Amino acid sequence: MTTQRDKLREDVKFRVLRLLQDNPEMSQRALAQAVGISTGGIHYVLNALVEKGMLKLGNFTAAEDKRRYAYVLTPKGIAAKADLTRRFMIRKLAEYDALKAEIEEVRADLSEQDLADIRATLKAGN
Amino acid sequence: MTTQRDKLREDVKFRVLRLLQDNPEMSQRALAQAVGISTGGIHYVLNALVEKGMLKLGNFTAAEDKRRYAYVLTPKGIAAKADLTRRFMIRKLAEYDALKAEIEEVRADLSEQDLADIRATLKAGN
DNA sequence: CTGAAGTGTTCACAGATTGAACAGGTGAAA
DNA sequence: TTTCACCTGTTCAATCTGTGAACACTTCAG
Repeated sequence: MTTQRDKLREDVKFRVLRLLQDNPEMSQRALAQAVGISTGGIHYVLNALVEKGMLKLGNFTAAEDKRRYAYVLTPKGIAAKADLTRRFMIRKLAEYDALKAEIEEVRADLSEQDLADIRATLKAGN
Repeated sequence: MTTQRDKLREDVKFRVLRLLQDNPEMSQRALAQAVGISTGGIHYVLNALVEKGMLKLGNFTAAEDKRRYAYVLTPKGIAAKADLTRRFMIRKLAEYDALKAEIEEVRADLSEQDLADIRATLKAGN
């Protein structure tokens, strides 16, 4: 089942595209952290997106900083993101239902006291 | 962030313990499939649980089948499972909220038509 | 008695993932 | 100007991880 990994990869691509559409001047490291992967990893993903023609490297505006790029979505990238959005939605809604069902199922194994403790824990910070 | 992986590992342990408590005579392959990992992987997990004293290998009842084991939870295993249940619940409730929030956020990017299509897709089988 | 099928177990391998290190740009301070 | 700490994107060796084919063994139907 490489399916699981593929899902995570697709999530990453979607989130990257989404983040960049709203803020094309994010640094690779900021993206990496936001998405939850390493610097090497984000670089790999960005390169892939550029080679597929979904992103193009614009020049960074502020002070003409020659180190950085602005990663702007191409029309193709915008279309791909729209498609990924639909697929993401479908996947997440399914996950949502599954999660809901599993929570309900496991809840039966917990005492009232446990549940009260858990609610208290969640009220506080993690 | 190895945290993400650790979560998955803990989910696996919890689900294995949960499955075995209800049905100690499941085969490794059945467990593997139910939990979504490979045969090698499940064997590794079971060994770890046995070495930590949470499972003990009983003898399989039906026809005295010498190939198979029954994986029965020790008292320690039962306690560990109870603890994992609470932690699982906390984690999943947090995931549930996060997922809900993300879905709500992404929903704004989709048209009514898209949403209708998605609902139709979900009504059918994937 | 034979052979197919099911069991737990092993392990070499492929692929993914990391994060330290690098070359270079920037900007403030000396 | 020169220096230097800090920030870019980029690379890649090393590490981690999960996989699934293969193995020895047991069972049981034909």
